[in-house]
Amino acid sequence: MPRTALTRDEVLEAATALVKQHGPASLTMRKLAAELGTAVTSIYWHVGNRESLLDALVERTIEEMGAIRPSGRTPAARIVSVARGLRRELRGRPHLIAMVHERGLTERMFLPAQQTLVHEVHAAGLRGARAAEAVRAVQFQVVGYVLVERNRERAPVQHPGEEDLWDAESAEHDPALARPADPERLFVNSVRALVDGLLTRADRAVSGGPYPQ
Amino acid sequence: MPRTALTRDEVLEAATALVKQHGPASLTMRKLAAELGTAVTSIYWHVGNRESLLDALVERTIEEMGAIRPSGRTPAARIVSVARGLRRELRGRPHLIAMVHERGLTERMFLPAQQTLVHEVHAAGLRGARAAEAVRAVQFQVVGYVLVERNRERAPVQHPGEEDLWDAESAEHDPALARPADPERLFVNSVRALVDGLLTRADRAVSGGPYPQ
DNA sequence: ACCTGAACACCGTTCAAGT
DNA sequence: ACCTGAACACCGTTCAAGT
Repeated sequence: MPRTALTRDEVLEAATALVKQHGPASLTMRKLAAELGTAVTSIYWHVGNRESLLDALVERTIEEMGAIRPSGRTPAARIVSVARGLRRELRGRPHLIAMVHERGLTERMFLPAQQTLVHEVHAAGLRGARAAEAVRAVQFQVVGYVLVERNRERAPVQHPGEEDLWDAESAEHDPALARPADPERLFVNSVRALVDGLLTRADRAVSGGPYPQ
Repeated sequence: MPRTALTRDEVLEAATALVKQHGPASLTMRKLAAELGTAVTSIYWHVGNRESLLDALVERTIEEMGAIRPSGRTPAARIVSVARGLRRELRGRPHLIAMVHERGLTERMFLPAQQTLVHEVHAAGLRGARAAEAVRAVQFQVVGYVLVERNRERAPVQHPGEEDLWDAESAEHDPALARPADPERLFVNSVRALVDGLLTRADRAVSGGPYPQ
């Protein structure tokens, strides 16, 4: 006695719900089938296998995010605002981050900010390879930051020996080095520093920079 | 007929070998037992369970890395050299990156560069919260970069629609935006930009910076 | 203290068979 | 075209039992 015909969309919907509850590891084909009231094997007919199911979920979530809109007046400020926007969107979908990592689809997370970054980087006066590199730099920065951030949130116990290490440097120890380090603040300051560096670097570009080695 | 007594170290050694071959997903308690010529359950006596086994492997690998030594003359150049060194060490241990992510121990990868970064950031004239933030910024930058880099290497097929997106921005399209983007070059330039930004930011610090919002 | 086999409760996937 | 149950080849972990 089959229920109303099972659709691919229905499968994706139920899978999304499972992943949102306890992460992608808890998404098993058998639990999904139970949730849908079908045989496990029906799912295979609609979505192939577990891997392509996860891929489809990633694609869905990325599309659902839409493009990120800049705000602010200076080019630097606008680029920073896009970085903040992307981080906010990604952090609002923690399951996405986990799925993406399980499937090796990291660069999908670049997409929502890509067009805007290209535009803003051009507006800031960068062109060609330098513009492309600036866009990539910001994308890596934001996505990398979110990956690290999420991963350490998952295991909140450790944050190991931080104060020990500061203390080991006893000669130059500094009480203000204490710790917690507001991650929002750290993020914004890092992005600002990066963007400043990328844009001012543009000025003195051709002559090859002050770094040896 | 038990073989020569099984030791915890022997277990860790064999586990490391398995992980190095095909990544942490291929490390199963049963394969490990087969490799060691013991019953699966013996392993549990020595290392607890699979999770604590992975934790032990992470710890081992981090210790094996040792501290990262700076080179270069200016403070900025020395910080950049530490970032490059940390990336090189981490990339030399791809299995570590995967294990760390599976176990949520990201911040362990900060450690090999921590003391050196504290020292160099102080040498660059930063103090207190500003110094701590600079260290964190570089650690997040390097580890985040490596996570993204490794993850996209795992699934080399896609790198999706990059040129499409550049083209969509047709008005400001730029042939040099083409693509491959040497990851080594991107990394070094990003870190330089970040470090420049962090250090020059120090000068104009107190007055609150040019960014609204 | 250390090791064992049997058993439990899971997995993803395939396949021949149904309608 | 869509769905099914049975079966295969795996998992991690527990536990009572051995030495």
